Amino acid sequence: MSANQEKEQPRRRQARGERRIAQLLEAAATVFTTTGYTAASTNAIAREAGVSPGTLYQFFPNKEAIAIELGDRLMHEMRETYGEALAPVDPATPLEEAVGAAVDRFIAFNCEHPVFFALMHGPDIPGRIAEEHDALHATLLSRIEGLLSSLLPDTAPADLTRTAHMCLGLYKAGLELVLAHEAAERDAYIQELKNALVRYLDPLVGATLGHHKPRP
Amino acid sequence: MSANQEKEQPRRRQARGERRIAQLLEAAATVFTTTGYTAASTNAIAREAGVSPGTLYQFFPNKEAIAIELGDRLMHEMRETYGEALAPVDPATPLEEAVGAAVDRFIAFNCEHPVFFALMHGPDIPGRIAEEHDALHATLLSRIEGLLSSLLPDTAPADLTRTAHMCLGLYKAGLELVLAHEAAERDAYIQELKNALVRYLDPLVGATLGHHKPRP
DNA sequence: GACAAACGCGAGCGGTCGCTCGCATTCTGG
DNA sequence: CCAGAATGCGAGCGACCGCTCGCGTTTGTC
Repeated sequence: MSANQEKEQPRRRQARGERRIAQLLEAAATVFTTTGYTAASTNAIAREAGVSPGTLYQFFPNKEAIAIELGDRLMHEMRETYGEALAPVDPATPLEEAVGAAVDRFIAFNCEHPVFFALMHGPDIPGRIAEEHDALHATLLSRIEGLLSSLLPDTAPADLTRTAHMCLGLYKAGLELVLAHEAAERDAYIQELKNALVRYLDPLVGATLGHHKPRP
Repeated sequence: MSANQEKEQPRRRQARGERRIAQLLEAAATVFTTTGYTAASTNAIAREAGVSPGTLYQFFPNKEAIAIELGDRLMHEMRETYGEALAPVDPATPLEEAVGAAVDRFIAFNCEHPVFFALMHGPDIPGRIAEEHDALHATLLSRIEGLLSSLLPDTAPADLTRTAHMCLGLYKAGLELVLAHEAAERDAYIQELKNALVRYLDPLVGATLGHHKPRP
């Protein structure tokens, strides 16, 4: 067996090539968003990008790699934009504000990159992308769990995990509704999502800290 | 029963045929559940049922018809079992009880027929099934809206619709988590789903009726 | 038992899709 | 300026899928 140099061969790219890659990824995002990953054909992506199938395969070894690269770039942008957003666990900020800020940021990201939702929610997605999705999912869950554990110090870990799962599930449900509407109606759904999350969590932190506001 | 001939074909079936149909639908349910509708191949369904592809097409004109028939039977069973379940709008029953009962019934149905979730949530499903899904969706929404309007008489219709959408979305999110777990953990998620729904709705009916229980 | 209809089979047809290959064109380093 | 790498093309290959067809078997009816 010879040295395996297929791993990270420093393939020399020209500026033209980088442009093509960006163009192809953009086209792929469009096609994936409208038809989903499996139903999207590589020929359709190439057509959308205005190039031939052969050109597409000049830059991507296979269909999965397109989605992988797209996912990687989205992930990178997400980390860049919101990496520090979920980190601060200020126990002084009211729950409503903390939830509202987090929801606003993530909703904004998903609205700006609708393909993210398509890639992460497809029931048909192959191995590597599913791994990425699971990794992100796990990251988000542990982040949420961390936030919750500082709000609910005396709660069993199993309950904490379950609550985190519920929060993420509730967020996903709200996201779907938000993406399905526009303008004012969309904003109203964002508010409702915040309401649902806050009301779900409020009794927990209320019971723990004993300093929630009574109903007027 | 009268002669229930469809549009054109007074096809006479033998008992053997009816058995095959049931057998094929069961196999289809299995395959659809595990791989989703689009990824499921008719050959795989026939193999799962232990018959040849030709036999499958003796009873179904095409792949879509299999899913349609499966959907119809599920829908029928659902109406039979829960047709009257969501109807009674007893304003005297506490919100917690009403939500709990409704959730229990629908969760039970979805746990018993996991293919229902697969068929109704596939992002790849063709025309007729999507229509059925939309019809069911609309039916559930109007039912929920009806229940809500009796609880929240002085609420704008748009807000009512939005709240109904949120309830259904929250339920779907919870259902996904419930189906992903088993035994005790599943029960715990069912309880959390009920909590989320009740806490989301409680402030609304509390504000309207002014007779909610204060926190201990 | 005779006959037709319903049932059952599985090789294979037409079509699509992911992907390749041979060859032409454009860029870049020396 | 030119050798060679990078880019671009598109017909077409192999695999798979939905579905068909011809033919043999079983079943119901008289």
